This record gives sequence, C-alpha cells and structure tokens, in this order.
Amino acid sequence: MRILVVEDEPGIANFLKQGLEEESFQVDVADNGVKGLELALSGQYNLLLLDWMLPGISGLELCEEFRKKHAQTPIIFLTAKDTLAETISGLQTGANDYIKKPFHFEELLERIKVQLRSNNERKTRYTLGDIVLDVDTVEVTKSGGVISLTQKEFDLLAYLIKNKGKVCRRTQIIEDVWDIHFDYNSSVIDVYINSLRKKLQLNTDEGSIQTIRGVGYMAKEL
Amino acid sequence: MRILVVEDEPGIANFLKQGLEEESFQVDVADNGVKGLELALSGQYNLLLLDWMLPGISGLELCEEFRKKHAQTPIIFLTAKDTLAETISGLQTGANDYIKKPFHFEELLERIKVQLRSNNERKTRYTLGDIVLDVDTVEVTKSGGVISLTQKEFDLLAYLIKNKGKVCRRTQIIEDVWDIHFDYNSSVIDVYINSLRKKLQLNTDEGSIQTIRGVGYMAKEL
DNA sequence: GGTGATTTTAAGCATATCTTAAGGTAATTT
DNA sequence: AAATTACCTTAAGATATGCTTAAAATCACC
Repeated sequence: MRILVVEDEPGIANFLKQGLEEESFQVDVADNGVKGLELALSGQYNLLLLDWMLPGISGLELCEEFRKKHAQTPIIFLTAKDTLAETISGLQTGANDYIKKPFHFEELLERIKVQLRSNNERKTRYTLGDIVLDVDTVEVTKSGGVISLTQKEFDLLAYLIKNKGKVCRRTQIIEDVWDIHFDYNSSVIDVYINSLRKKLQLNTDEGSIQTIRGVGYMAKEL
Repeated sequence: MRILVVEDEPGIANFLKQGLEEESFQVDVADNGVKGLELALSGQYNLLLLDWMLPGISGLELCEEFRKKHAQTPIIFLTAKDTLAETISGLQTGANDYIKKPFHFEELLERIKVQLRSNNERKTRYTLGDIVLDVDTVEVTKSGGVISLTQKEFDLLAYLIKNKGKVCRRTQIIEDVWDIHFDYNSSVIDVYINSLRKKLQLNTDEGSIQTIRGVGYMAKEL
C-alpha cells in the first residue's frame, strides 16, 4: 500500500513518514503542492494525505485537479484548527475525510484504514518495480509514463504481476491467459514476452520478467 | 434525511436530537440496543448514530446485525475515551466513522454530512471538459451551447461520464445502459459512440471518449 | 393507422492485433 | 565439440475489432 504525504513542515512530514512506514506502508513525501500533484498523478498511490495549507498549489487545488483524473483514490486532509471551516467546505470538492491538527497518530491510522478498507474492497492496481498496472483503467505506466499495450499483452502482464515472485508455467499461462485447455505447440507466449520486454524496456535492471528455462516465466522485483 | 440516534444517556440524546433537528434532519431516538435495532431494520433511515456502550445489545452487535441486511446505510459511532481502542477494532465490523466523546457538535455534523454525501451520490450534474450533463433536466451542453441528444445517446454519455477515468467494458455497457443480460453480438454501441462523437465534436482535443481496443470505452479529461 | 424520430441491424472497409512459422541464439546434454 | 533442446526475434499472413454508412425495424405521438 503506497501513501503520498504532501506536507511542507519537515517535522510533521517526517513524523508521518516514519510512523506510517512502521505500519508497513510505503510512503513518499512531497513538500509543496506542485511536486505533490505531479507525484499524485503518476497514479501509483492508494491514498493521499494532504496538508490544507501548502506553498504553491494549495491542498484544495491539488485535490480538485487530482480528482479529474482519479475518482477512486481516497484523500484525507490534515487541517489546522483555524482553517477547519474552509476544510469542511473543501470536503465538497472530493476529499473523503479530514483530521484536525494536532492529532493522535492512532486516530489518523484508523481513518486511513477505514478509507483503504471501504475503497479497496477489490484490488485494482498492481505494481512491479516502477511499473503500475491498473485494472480499472486498463492502463500501464512506467515511472509515470503511459505504456500502450494491446489486450493480450495487458492480460499476460497482469497475470505475471499478479503472480509476482511465483513461477508461471507455460501450460498455466496458456490456460489462464489464452484459455486454451488442450495441447498446444506454439510460440505465442514467447512472442508476447518479447514484445512486453521491448515495450517496458526490461533488461536486467529493475523489476523484470525472468525466464525460467524449461518451466516458464516469473515477474520479480529486484 | 432521517437519522436514528441510539443513545441511553438522555442528556446526550436530547442534545443530539435538538441539534440535528435544527439542521433540519428528522431524528428518532432509541434508548437501548434492542429498540434501536428494531427501528434501524425498518430501513427508513439515511444514517445511524450509535453509542458504543448500550444496555441490552451493544452498539457493536447492533452494527453487525444491521449490516447483514443493509450494506449501504452509513454508521457513525459515538465512543468514550476509554473504549476508543475497542471502537477502532469495531470499525472492522462495518462502521463508516467514529467520533470521540466529548465532541464538538460542529465536527459531528460535518462527519454526518461527509457520510451522507459520499453515500448518497445525489449528484445531478456531471462534467467532462466543457461538456455538462444534467440528469435533472436531461440536457447536455458544450461550452454553453445545448446539444440535442436522443435518450439512448444521453444514457450512454451519462454512463461514460459517471465512470469517467475508468474503462467501461462493452459487456458492462450493454448490461447497464441497454439492460441486456445475455450474449450479444451487435454493433449498437459502436453506432452510438459514433453519433456521440459526431454531435459533441469529440476529436482528440479536450475531454473525449477514448476507445480501448478489445475492452470498451473510457471518458477522460485531458 | 400514419408519420417522423429513434433505435437496431447489417455490411463493407480499414487497421490494429493475434498467430504462425522460420531462422537465429543461447543453454544443456551426450 | 557436436547435437539437442529451449528460447528469442522477426516478419508476414490470418483474424478480429471498430468505424462508418445506410437501410430496416421499432417506437411514440398525433
């Protein structure tokens, strides 16, 4: 579960990052609205934690802009007492919850869990290194950039990533992705693996698709 | 909007009833869990406000029982400090939010509004770029000018815009817009997409309807 | 029942996608 | 080291999908 924290006060930002990482979330921090929006739009996060007052783009603007593209991702605002009223009206723009500063970390944590639970009943996004595969939008991005895949390419990649870390046998792949339940002798899989590796520029560096000779393939984080 | 308050302390119960009625909610009060469950199950409420500690059936049990029948109605717990930890775990049983006693009425009110908003989706106007679709008036405008659409065209556009940013599969569209629940092999969707794109002059510029080959279509802001 | 608007079907066309096949490369076995 | 096997890569033919148009069927209203 990846969380993006957009907060300009380093003290609070670090406190959040550390606390959330202890709860085994993956946390990125942006210290201003512009950077925050950029990161958020990369679409790799399961939840956004936004400070209301930010230099550059305000949390409200960030929220509005972000919502145009991503309707699902939950957003929680961190808000100081003196801007509470504004925040509340800001909830109309698409935030899911807010919490007043100063807050107990415990409470924040639970609010996060509520959002993730109610939203993420079904997992819709999978990652492999900096590759993000979104089942809802049928879209694959690598370091934020969209990679255009065909349907079969997408299906195969999805299958491999969903089974990331496990070897997928050729017979399983041909059954589950191609829906062929009898003997086959074809190199379709090879062809598609090849084109995936090309399009995603998978060499040997970061998360890649390994071939397990005599067995099949495996998606693996490095 | 009807709210059910289940609270055994008369002071708090009256305070809530009065405050919420001033905000023009219709409020019923039950002073124990059994009565509360009974009323709740009648299904006439838009939101439940449950005290955690109740004589008879506890708020937790009430929540669990109620959720079996009504998955949608939002539930907010009122919880004393010394039962906070329990409440938090209680959120797992299906509550949507909680608020600690003592609380500011303002905050409770806002949390109620958040729940009612996010749940009720009473949204009547949707936008895609400079296209505005109004469900109430069944009218579509683009940069202010009215575009005349037929019923099916309108339905399809509404479906796509409501799911903006998410891919709508052809099978889903044919189910939800055409109400066809068996196999189909027809190009109705294509025809209607075509006529929408024509009437709305959607080329590639601003917010448009993308075709996701092999899957379906997606309305997307640019 | 007739008329016009709306909805659906059907067919031709263009093109993206899928599959096959064949020659090349790398690993493994004999 | 040669032979064998499995995999990679490329390109071309086959297939499927979507776009467009026009005509047929259906619906709604008078």
